[in-house]
Amino acid sequence: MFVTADSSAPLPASKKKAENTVALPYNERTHHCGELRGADEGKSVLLVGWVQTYRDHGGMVFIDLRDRGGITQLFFNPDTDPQAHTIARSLRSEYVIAVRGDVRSRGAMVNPKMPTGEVEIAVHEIELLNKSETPPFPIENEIDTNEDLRLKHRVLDIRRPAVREALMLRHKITKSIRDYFSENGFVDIETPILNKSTPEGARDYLVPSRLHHGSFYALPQSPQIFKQLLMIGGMDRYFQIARCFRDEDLRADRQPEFTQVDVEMAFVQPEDVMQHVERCIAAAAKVAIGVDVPLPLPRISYAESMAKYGKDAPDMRYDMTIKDVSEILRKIEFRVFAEPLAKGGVVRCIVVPGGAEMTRKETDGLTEEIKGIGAGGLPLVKVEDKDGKPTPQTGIAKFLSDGDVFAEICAATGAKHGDLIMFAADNEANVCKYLGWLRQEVAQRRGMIPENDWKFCWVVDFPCFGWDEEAQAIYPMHHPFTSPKDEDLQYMKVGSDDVPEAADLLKIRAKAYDVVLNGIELGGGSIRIHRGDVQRKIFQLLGLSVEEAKEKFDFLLDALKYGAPPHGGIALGLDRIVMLFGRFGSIRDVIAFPKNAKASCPLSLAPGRVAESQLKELGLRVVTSK
RNA sequence: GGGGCUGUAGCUCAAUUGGUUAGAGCGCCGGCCUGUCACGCCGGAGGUUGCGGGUUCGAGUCCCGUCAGCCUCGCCA
Repeated sequence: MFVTADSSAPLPASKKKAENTVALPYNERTHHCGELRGADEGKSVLLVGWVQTYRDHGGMVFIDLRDRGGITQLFFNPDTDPQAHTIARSLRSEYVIAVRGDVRSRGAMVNPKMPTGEVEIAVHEIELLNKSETPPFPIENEIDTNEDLRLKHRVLDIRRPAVREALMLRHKITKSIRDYFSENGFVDIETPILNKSTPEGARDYLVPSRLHHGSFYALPQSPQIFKQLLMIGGMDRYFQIARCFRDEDLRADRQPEFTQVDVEMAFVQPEDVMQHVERCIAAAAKVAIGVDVPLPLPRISYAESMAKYGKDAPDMRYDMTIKDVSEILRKIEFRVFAEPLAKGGVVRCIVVPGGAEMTRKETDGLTEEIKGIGAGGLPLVKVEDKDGKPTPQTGIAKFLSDGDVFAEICAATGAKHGDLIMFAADNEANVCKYLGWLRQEVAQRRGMIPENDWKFCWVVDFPCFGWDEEAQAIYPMHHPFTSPKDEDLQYMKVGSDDVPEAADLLKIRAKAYDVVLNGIELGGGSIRIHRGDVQRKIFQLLGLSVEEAKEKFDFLLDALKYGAPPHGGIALGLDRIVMLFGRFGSIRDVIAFPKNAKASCPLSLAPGRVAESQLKELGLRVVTSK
């Protein structure tokens, strides 16, 4: 029902109620619903919005009116404004209305729970702009509803303040980032969405070509090569808020399309990129969460991060770091430790402060879960002080009770009475994986992670290559354009066709850097290879033949011939930054229209089938369908 | 591809070992109510227990299959 004042045609009887309403110029609203205060008393205002709730007292009616800015209480008095009151009685949740009235003090009836609680609007005129069906869930912050249902009705979900604020936070952060780079000489340049597939990394999303049957574009996994071409093209400093696409399985912090803050600079060393990025992040943190991030951010080497935190994205909000006890435990005969040590592995542990109080149920639960990620079990022991001497209790205590072994362990790890020591023994990579997981899990379960703490850091000195135990071969830790450190180039035998020893290759460190917040990687970057000979050597080491490299990256190799400057950059996960700053549990919470875990859009139901004629035009035929 | 959890009214949940007509709160609809803001009071409607099959005198409950959602491992250079 859309009521206007100037309807010249006679209204049907059913609309008689509304006949007397006056059309309000809703485009001339004076305020948003969150801004009126006691000081505005006496003002005549025009508000528009949605009906949050209605409280009909038979006589007077209260309506909470909501828009993007907040909520204001409307007051309808049957004695002074009978027409408006009549309409107010018919309003329901989510009806869209415009009202004109006077701001007045609520006197003694102030509601301290709402920002606008000092005032209400005595409504004189109202226009019903649109009705609404009953929403499937209440438009409130504290709702306990399936995310699935919320996403199907995302329109209503977005009306909830929490979702609205997430999108506004995202805007603030994005704007702050754009401002920073714009003010520092970076040029915002768009790169292509329709690209050539380069099947090295993640799976590509493919787009069939109509003009070239059998050929496909790929959506970008990142603008990586194009930003390098921009540097070689002399643009010097570039940034882009770029959408990227990866056709891999999803997680709480992974979507098939996500947004990356993409940055590249020419004539720089790692420090130059890192300084700009940390200043940018600090500015965004100030705007988004009001926190002053001390700069420069701490730097930690990849090797130290793996040794102390078991992962390349350390969470430094709590201690409980990993300690190596291989040498001490080499002295005892305990098969669980001895076998891995004999094979060149390590034994490491974490000390859980006060962990002796953990119940059998708790530790059994951890044991089951750590088995789930591949560990054989979870050897543990409690520390008890007996006559001034640390004594092992329960668990693997009987294997540690000879001589001074346990005292040595406690001295080396700082374990004391009432603590619990948890061990892992395996090859180094697995021990890192198990204890890295365990450290985080125990900290979470025991409430050891302080809230309101923001621990940023840079992880640097990544190795160029990792060692794949199963394949017994090296694999690249980063994309193949990452530059090795100048002093490590010697190990690569650039300019010769010889393949260096794997042991040598594993020594090579990259000019790469990741920025981490509270144990989550916000982004990573590197100085790129600007020498054609080095780039070709890397392709060779990764097992790409000259022909393959030429086929896939010819345009990059070609560009490297024409005076490529030293250059490097970074890519930051914008969704993750907003998720962390806003304390959300999933990046779906900070994306307006996210996909679900099966990469479908619950709202539009994408992906969907297409007409046979469309397939024919593209030269495609569907062979199987599920 | 593997593992785990979940699916009952519009929403959130309950329903003894398999046993009468599947209940509650919120929401919704109708009535009453002039200072509420979780308004209150009275009354009412609302169900293919995700779907299909099986066992049984009898299935929301047990079995098999299937679909959907979430988490996770693999994967994500």
